[in-house]
Amino acid sequence: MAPKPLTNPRKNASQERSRATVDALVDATARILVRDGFDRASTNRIAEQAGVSIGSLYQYYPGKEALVAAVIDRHNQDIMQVVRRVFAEVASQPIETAVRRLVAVAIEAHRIDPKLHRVLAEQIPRTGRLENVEAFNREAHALFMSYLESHSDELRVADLGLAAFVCVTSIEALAHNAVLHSSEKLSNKAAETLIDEATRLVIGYLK
Amino acid sequence: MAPKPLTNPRKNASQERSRATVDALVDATARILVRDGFDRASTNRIAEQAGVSIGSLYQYYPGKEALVAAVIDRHNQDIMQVVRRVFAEVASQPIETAVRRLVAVAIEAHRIDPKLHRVLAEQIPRTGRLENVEAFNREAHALFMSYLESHSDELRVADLGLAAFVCVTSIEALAHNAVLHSSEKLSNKAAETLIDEATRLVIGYLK
DNA sequence: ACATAATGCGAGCGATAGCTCACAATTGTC
DNA sequence: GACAATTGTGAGCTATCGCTCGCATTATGT
Repeated sequence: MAPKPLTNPRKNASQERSRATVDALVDATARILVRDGFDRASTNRIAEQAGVSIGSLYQYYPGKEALVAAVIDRHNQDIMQVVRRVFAEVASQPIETAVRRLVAVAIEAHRIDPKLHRVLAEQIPRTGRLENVEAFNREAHALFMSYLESHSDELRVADLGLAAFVCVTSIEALAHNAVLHSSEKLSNKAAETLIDEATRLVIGYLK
Repeated sequence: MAPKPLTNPRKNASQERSRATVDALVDATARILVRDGFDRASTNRIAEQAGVSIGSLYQYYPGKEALVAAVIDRHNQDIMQVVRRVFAEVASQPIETAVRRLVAVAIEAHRIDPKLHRVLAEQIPRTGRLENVEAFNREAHALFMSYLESHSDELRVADLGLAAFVCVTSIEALAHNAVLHSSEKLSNKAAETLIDEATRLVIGYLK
């Protein structure tokens, strides 16, 4: 088994100037990931692209993995913000409308910076700081489960945790495959019918 | 975008001796992937592990990507063999029993050489010879759809292709996540209930 | 203003990667 | 047994990688 690559920032930038440096590094990492792919993203190249010396890079990040982890975190937070908001909106709605809205947002979420999303999904070895992605999944799972709990009277499922797993996994996979396989450009009409189908799938399962 | 890494073998081994060399290389690649991970699998290391000189390696494969592609092909063929057999078994059965059997085999399939499966799923950049994996998905998709076609009277679905996409995607994702997340060791009882749930999900959707 | 801390720099080190090429050994053919 | 084709060898080239370290520059506190 491969030993852990360190993924935590080394020091927390305190002054204005250094925060700009850190941002530039993360931005550059994202740009290079999209433009050149994961393999070609070396620390030297990232520093150059960021207009920052390689020495400075290593002041803040112990290596490439850490930079990539930072990019992933930022992307996941962008997504989770949307997702959390929708869960709040939907909390008191009946499952038909709620599920439909959640499916829609799952597709939306996969369309935030799709090029970056694709690289992260396809090229990043899920190793080391995989934990971030897992945290992401756990939160989605938890949010869905707490929705189910507060609507348990409307549905006939024994194990809510299991049900949440089944629903979240299916919805995520459908959105993921649809967006990534359908030549990057899921027509709105196709997206609409996909939402119909996924909603029917999940609703049929829940009640 | 990253330029294509070549993934086709360079020449086809014709004599007995050379076929043994090629096999040793693919075996060694699989062993190293499992033991050391994708990053540490260099052509030099693979050749050494195979007991073959680096020169010979480059006679048959243009690089690491090609060797990994060969490993993936072999693994996918192992899986598809099982899957095809089950589709044949199930062809004339009603959807209740058929779906249940198919879900079960999806989980089984994910348990063929699970260590290798995990590495392939988590660490291999889906780049270049992604086509192989897609061919795999397309076949599963086609098999499922042709089953649906010959049982279309039993179910109420308009677009069979879409239905196949929804079912295959969901089943695959559920099996995948269950096997990879549940600490490598999905208890038989847990597997049983997962099969129940997935079956209910799909059946509910199809009719 | 000066001292001290924080931040930024980049030449360059050692390691390892991918890969070639001139050559040796083995196998097939007659 | 002779000759060609096939197959196998591995030293070693170049390129790039990750990363350090001594020093320069800029900010902060008093």
